[in-house]
Amino acid sequence: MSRQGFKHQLFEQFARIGKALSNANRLELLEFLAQGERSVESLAKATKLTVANTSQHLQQLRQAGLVTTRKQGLRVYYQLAGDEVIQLLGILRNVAEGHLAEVERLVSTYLTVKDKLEPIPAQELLERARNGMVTVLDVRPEEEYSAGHVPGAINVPLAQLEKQLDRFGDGKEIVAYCRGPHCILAFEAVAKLRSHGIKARRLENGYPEWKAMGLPTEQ
Amino acid sequence: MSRQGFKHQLFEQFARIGKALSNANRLELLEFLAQGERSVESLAKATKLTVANTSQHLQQLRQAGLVTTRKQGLRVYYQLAGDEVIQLLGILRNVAEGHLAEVERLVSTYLTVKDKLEPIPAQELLERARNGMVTVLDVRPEEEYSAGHVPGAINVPLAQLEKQLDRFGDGKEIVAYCRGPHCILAFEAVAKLRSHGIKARRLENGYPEWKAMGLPTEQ
DNA sequence: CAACTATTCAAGTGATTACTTGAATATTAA
DNA sequence: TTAATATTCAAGTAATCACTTGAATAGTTG
Repeated sequence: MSRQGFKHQLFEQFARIGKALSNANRLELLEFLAQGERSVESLAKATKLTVANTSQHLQQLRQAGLVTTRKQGLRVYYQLAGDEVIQLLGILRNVAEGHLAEVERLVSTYLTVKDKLEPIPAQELLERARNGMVTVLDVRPEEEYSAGHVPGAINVPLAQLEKQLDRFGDGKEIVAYCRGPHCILAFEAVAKLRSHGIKARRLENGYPEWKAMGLPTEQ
Repeated sequence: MSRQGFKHQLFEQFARIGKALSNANRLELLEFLAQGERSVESLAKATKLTVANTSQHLQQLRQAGLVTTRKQGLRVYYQLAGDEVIQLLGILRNVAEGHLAEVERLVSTYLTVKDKLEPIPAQELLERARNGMVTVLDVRPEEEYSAGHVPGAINVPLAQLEKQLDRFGDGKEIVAYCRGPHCILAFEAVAKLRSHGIKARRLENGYPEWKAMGLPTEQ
């Protein structure tokens, strides 16, 4: 085959990955998978898609090499094919933030308090947590927490935060995190804690980024 | 709007970028643009697409925030929106290489000598070039060379290499580069030089990656 | 001004996509 | 074995996509 042929075929392969990333539902599935492996049914529930539709999207992701599967009993568990996929999603986000005006508008509309919540970088949190200076709070659903979390983090899903406020009365600063830099759960948790006079900030990114940076995790 | 609404709208925006990356012709356009800014007509010629078709693809890339335009006289010049876009393309390549069997097959079919051509990392080339230990050879078309190249590199497009072999008789090692890690021009140049007994290697990546790494360039 | 050129726009065609619905497959439990 | 369950497959529909063709637009040049 010709030189042109090789180049074009190569681009055609790269485009398969682009295609996989070209649908909002598939991106949402990838975000859930970035938290840890999950079954089709559980993903369907999380994304509110039908099971058949979810299955089809997942198969496309698999064909694009972004996820792998493992069958156990009746269930098929999907997981990301590697940490490069998290990097890929991160830079996709990054480019979108930098060059799509609509993203800026959305973020500033929904996350107005973004700057005020003083995000703390991952490295800094790691040191402070080691010194026992902060309480790390994971506000994702329990399912995602138990698939892996920041060492020592306690899990209080956002919905239960109000009821369990008494767990944070010791004056230590709280650092909350969730699924990623745009995940609102952490924003809302920090806002809620502060409204009760508890000192709180949020982690700059989420759990997948933490893991992809090679920082220690716990299960 | 609801929490769900925000998340979904955000993913819809990210998906716009995925859509832009979902077509082989658009990816090829991006690769050309990674060499430097170019007019619609010149891109149409390079990709062998019709002008109207090229224009439409470029507009899609612009709407996805990946390229920007500048009008000068009759011509509209397109260029990448930023270095993050090169990063994005790089990691797309990376994921494809790591997880798509078809890419591996293509690369090993066409670039069989890949390992034997001993790629040299960018940092190492920079040092050796500064010490005058190597001759840097840019085998891209003159148009791309003149939009920016590695400092001190000489430009001999592949087609003219045979005729100009006498320029490389001084015993210095040659390091050839072109558009990117999979660009065959540099592979073929190294193979040709070696077949004439000239010591030659290739740069690990291409010019866009060099530039994106923040290494010095020249115009 | 008119003639020329690069780019964009608009309309049409066949192919592909996302989603739904209902059936098929494979595994486990009774 | 049968019944139950998670997932996948297959077929159909409306929407979107890539590309072509020919016309419209906006600059430049004589």
